[in-house]
Amino acid sequence: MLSFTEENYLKAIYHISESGANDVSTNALAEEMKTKAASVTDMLKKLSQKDLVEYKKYKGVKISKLGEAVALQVIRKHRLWEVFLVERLQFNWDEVHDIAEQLEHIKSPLLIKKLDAYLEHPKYDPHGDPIPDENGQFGPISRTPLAELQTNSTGKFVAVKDSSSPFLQYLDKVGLYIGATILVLEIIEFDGSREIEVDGQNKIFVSQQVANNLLIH
Amino acid sequence: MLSFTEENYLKAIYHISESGANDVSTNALAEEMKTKAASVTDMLKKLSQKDLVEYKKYKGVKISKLGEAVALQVIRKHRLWEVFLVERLQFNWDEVHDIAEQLEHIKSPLLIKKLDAYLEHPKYDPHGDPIPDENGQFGPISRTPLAELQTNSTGKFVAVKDSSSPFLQYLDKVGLYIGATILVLEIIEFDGSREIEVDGQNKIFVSQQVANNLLIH
DNA sequence: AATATTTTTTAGGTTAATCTAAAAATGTAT
DNA sequence: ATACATTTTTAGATTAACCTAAAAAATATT
Ligand SMILES: [Mn+2]
Ligand SMILES: [Mn+2]
Ligand SMILES: [Mn+2]
Ligand SMILES: [Mn+2]
Repeated sequence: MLSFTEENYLKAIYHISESGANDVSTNALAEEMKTKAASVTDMLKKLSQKDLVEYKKYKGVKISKLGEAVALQVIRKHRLWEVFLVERLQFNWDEVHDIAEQLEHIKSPLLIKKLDAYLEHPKYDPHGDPIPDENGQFGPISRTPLAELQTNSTGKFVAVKDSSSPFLQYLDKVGLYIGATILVLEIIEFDGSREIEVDGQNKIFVSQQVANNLLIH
Repeated sequence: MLSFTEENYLKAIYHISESGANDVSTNALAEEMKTKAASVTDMLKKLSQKDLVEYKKYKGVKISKLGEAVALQVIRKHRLWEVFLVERLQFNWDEVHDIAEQLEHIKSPLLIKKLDAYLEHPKYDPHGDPIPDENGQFGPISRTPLAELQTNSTGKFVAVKDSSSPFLQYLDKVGLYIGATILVLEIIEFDGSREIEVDGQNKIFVSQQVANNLLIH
């Protein structure tokens, strides 16, 4: 039985290698886990011992097949609980992450099976992230930042890259929600900001930074 | 912020003093917590330090007002989650306790508020135990073991005293469920077993031990 | 290639929760 | 009241997860 901490390390290693490098550095992990490099080294030895990661001193770490399976189950639980919180308990999408961080560690395969059925086997969480199935699989995800869309082209807003509360609250305020159709009206060269049209209705301005964090299909 | 362990100790102290003695002994707690007396002594010093219990060396321990409030919130969460698991996720009543033991430690007052509303403010859990409200209050509970009912008298089955899986599964098998009306047809003096009629329909025999663990109103 | 900088590991400590074994206090029985 | 038994506490270790400071390895810069 893995501890909460071990599960969180595996999730962190998975997420870091997902978005970039093949070998995850001790420092990158320390930052992600909000802990010190020395503590990370200790934990990597333990995870390596349990065959959850492949670790060579000074060479960084790579998640193993076994470790990845664990990470994907934890991610599955996290995202299913987020769906539950938003769809059933009427939480706003900016309020659910921290609670899901706790719920993702509840150990009961039957609970997750039943929760999944109760939610009618959702494929995406409230932030547009895919929910792995019981076997840790999910379909190919094709999404690009709005920033890559050219003037006069259209896309469907499918996910957020940053899912911090302030960003999500900003999206609420300007009326951007997952599923919305976005048309790029104009790109300001000076600062990379854009004027966009949402659902063929209201026109809004978004900064370059916002455009980078809206994922479109 | 209290640890899971601290919360579990408080719940154990509350439950032991609820069903009996005023001062809870170190050994009673050790048994309930499945740990050793020496560990209990350590923890009692810590809880006392935090004003969650009143502890005098060799004199046993008593929960404080503050500790009781914590215990009642944990119990509230445990029972609300049990309702959720049975009513919404279709768990059987014998499967939910261990999962609720984990869920009861999730920290989010808003989550419990919303869960309570979602479940429509249930007053009792699937085993007939009362659910404390946000302030830790619950109405007076009047219930007696079926064993105290006399021949030819009737009662409504409202709760189980033992909520172990084997007992609950036995009740399922013989068709006894919370809410059923029970009429005592005959008490066998020899072994205290009884013939009872459930909902004016099927007649069954139950042992003395079963009669002690069915609570009636 | 030698030196400086950065990254990572090791060494040694801390805290929470547990344990065993021994000592101290309390309770019971002649 | 004294001896015996039981309960409880203390003493000293252990494990997981963290820390700081120092040493070692890897990387970058002259
Ligand atoms: Mn999340
Ligand atoms: Mn999410
Ligand atoms: Mn329970
Ligand atoms: Mn219950």
